[in-house]
Amino acid sequence: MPTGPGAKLADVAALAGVSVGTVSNVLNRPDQVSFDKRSRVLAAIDQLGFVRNESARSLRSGSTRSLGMLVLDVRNPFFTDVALGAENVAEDHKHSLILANSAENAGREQAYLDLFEQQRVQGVLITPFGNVLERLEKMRTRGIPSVLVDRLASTDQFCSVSVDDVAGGATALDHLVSIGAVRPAFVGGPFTLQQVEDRYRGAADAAQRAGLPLQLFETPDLKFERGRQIGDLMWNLQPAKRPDAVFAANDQLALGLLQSFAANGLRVPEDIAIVGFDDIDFASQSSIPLSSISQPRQLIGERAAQLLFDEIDDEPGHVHSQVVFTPELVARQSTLRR
Amino acid sequence: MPTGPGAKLADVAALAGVSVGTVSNVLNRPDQVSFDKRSRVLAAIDQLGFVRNESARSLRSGSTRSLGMLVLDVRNPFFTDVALGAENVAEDHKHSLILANSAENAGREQAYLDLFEQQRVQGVLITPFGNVLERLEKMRTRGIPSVLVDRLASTDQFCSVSVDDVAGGATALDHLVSIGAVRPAFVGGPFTLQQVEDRYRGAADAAQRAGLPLQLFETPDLKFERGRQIGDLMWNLQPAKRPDAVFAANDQLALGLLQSFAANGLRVPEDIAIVGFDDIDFASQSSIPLSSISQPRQLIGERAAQLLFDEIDDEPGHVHSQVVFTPELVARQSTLRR
DNA sequence: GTCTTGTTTTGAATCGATTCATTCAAGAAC
DNA sequence: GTTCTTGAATGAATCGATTCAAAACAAGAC
Repeated sequence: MPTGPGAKLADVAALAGVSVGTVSNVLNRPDQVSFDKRSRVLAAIDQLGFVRNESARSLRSGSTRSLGMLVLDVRNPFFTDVALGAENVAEDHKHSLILANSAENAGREQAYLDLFEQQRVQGVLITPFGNVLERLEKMRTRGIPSVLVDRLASTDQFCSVSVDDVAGGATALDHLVSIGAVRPAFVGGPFTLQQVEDRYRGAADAAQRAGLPLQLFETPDLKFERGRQIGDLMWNLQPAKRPDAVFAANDQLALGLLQSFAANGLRVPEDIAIVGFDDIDFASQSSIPLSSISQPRQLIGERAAQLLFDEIDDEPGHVHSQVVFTPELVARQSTLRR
Repeated sequence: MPTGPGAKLADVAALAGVSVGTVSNVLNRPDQVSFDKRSRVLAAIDQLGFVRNESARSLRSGSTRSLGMLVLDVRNPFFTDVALGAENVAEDHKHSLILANSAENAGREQAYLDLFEQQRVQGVLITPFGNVLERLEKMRTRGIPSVLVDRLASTDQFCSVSVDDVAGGATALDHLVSIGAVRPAFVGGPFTLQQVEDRYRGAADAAQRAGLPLQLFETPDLKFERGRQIGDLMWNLQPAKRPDAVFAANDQLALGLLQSFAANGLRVPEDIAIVGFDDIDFASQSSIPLSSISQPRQLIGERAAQLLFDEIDDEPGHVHSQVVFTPELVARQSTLRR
């Protein structure tokens, strides 16, 4: 009687004196098994330390009880929060979430999609980086649907969950105007990123409505270091030309600006007000708490997972939908009215 | 001739006019197949859009090409960095890493270990939360070895990769003394956390060697908010009794102190110097860049994964080893010599 | 032309859980 | 006492890739 390593369902059946079918039923439909057989099986499972082989299970049953999630950067708290939301929903459906990191690398992105296909995940949550929409459509015809996360689907071929960046940008600029800004500026780039483009557009429109010009400081990326550089650059401007309020395309940039201003003796918000975007934890934890535009990160993950299960569970009747959240302002000290 | 959804290996074989064995060989031992058959098979795979079924593969071969990793908190950048290091090594070995989040919850921890066993992962990287060492030993006897991460194994039953927190604490305090601190303090807790205990002990020993008392501010956890509270509390002390240098058990606390001091008008480092622990990205990105004790996070993940593969590949000959890294000081503005 | 040796190719057996058509048992109905 | 009904239990067939012993083939050696 084999024990410990490699006890299989048949061994359990033998020990409990029942058939393999009954053991399988105890595992999957316990209420269809009489009390005494069920307890005998359970005892045998316990005694042998039996653990069901998931590969065999899913080979036979054809379903894997797992989702794949592919994000641009696991180190970015935004994505871990989104993933957390998705994982909670997956757990409710007794699925597990395989989290993978494309690291903004088209090759890795493809490799992980390969993996997901091989593993026969039930569905995929993805923030696309490369040109994968065509492949995703093909995957759906093979029975693996997907939902776009943090990306508005341009076709109606997919469900998507995203955030209205244009509205967010407008909110940020309206706020700066409301606290008395007269020389607002936008910091961010590159404009090939849809999100940067949208946030800028929202802000520019709002500035126009307020009858103010919007200075633009374009950056090649959204990292902290760029913010510091732009901050130093602003410091070197004549005070009359220097912006009195800045909207940064994300919090990293905003924190860079803040550090630069602190080092140079510019006071925030008295000399320059700052509002960021994303509302990462560290926005509120900065020496001068940073105002920011907040996205419902966990909710984004939850909704995305729900839409995915919708399609998994009701494939023929499913209608694709685009969920767009409106981000909200969280005002803190960095934009205190002067 | 079935196409697209559900093309299986036998279909490929039929289309290419070879046996299933040959197709399998093309997939797994391509150099043992003649050129023309190989290219015919490859063409057929392409034409049918065949994707190998990983469940079937691992059921038959008995191995899964995947590792499980269980961390205390995916939202903590420390763990995502460690995971990144581990993933890189896993990728070199053509394995994938399943990252799971116990969220400091013993129930979830057990549930994920269940999952790992069912999935027959080849090995587990874990920062234990609950009482799981016994279970991990049992799993090893069943062929699933594990390595402890960020935890020194107390027995020689496991490999482990950790950091010398006592040395880190001593380094922090030596540094404060070297810049002229005479009333140093330690902020952190609870002392049931081994790491807090160790960091404090290292600092206390160092203070004693320097002939200085070490004030202790104990906290119930290591969160930002606590740091702010302790900061406010220090502000209310008489200046002569107030610490002139603080070692915080982690960077979150340190950032909390910093925010409180900034709000109350205490100057850092002139009035109070601060050194944190972990050197998270935001330590350097604070308005006043924060000195910190830095751990080689990615390296920790890499070494842990290497040790794990060592045991997987050479199970009988494997000798458990404890790798202990010594953390390093990164001095920044918050501890500038006065 | 036969024998060796080495390289390719073949295909039936296999991994372990699930499925489902079938058998069995026990009580209900007549 | 016989037939029905219903719920429980059975076990052979199945999922799809891998394995490996055996067969087929090729290339040299003599």
